Amino acid sequence: MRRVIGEVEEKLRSNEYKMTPKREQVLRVLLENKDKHLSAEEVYNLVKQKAPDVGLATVYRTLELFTSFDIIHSMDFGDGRKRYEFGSESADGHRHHHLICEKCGKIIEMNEDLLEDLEERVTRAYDFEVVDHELKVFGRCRECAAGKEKK
Amino acid sequence: MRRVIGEVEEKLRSNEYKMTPKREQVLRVLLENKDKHLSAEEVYNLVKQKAPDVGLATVYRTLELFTSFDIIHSMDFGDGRKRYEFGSESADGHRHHHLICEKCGKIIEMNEDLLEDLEERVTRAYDFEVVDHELKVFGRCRECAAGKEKK
DNA sequence: CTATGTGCAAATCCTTTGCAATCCA
DNA sequence: TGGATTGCAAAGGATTTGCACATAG
Repeated sequence: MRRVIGEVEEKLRSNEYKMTPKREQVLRVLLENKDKHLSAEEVYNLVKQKAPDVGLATVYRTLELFTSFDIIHSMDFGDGRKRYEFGSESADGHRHHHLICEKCGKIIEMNEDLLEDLEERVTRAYDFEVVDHELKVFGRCRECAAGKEKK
Repeated sequence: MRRVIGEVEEKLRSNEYKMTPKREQVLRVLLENKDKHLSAEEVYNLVKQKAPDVGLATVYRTLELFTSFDIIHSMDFGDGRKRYEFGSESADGHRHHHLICEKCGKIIEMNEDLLEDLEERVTRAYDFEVVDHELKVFGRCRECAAGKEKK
């Protein structure tokens, strides 16, 4: 954790940005919720617990800053707000996609290489230079599928 | 076209909704732009050419209505607005996914069965009841890839 | 005639921006 | 000190909603 923070600080510093206390709090929240997919407002509320004087705008600006440095990335599950997660999306060949339960809203990470050769096939078939891809699978999680008769 | 309109009218009528002139114009625009992925505002502007007195709210309400009857469906390419397309998303086993050019914004339909056995694999691996899935591939289209050196 | 549909403007929701105050190298 | 950072409030953009009027059946 401390190490990651140091690395981020380094990354920012080398581009003339500072690792301020507020920014560090935002980063910590994201680190402590790696699996969560927090919205800006959720991050804001969590950061406020540690730094009550933070402003929502600062959180937005920080998320934008981190995103531009590929420290975090945003995603969209179609609920009208962006959600953020620590880590770069496309680096280190390790993509993860999502299973979205349409009933309870739960989001399950899917770290799969199911799409192994997909990019290559697309490139060939459509003459399209693939940079990244995103897969969302909608349906029902185990719990909701089990209890579905009592809708 | 006429036939499709009749079918939609039927579908609405059987649920106590009317096929009004405004609604028909919205439907026509979607039908005439099957391949386009129009935003609500774009639909609005097109409808206005035929029915200048239409209101943006009516277009939104109509799109919502059609979507709820699975006559059209909406999608999101991450540009902050919903886009609409005639036809149901998951019916008739014929899904199409999208290639999104990050440079010029062009969207290319990809009607592929690249994901053939994906749902089955997900079901088994995650005990998740798959209803639908959506794939977006980001990158550069032929034209933009060709001209990329002159950024 | 009566419920449904519609336009307009106001309201919402999420996010961004302007600006003056604050902070830190 | 001076540019970077921040909080607050206002602005923005997309979408929704309240309400009085128009309209279809």
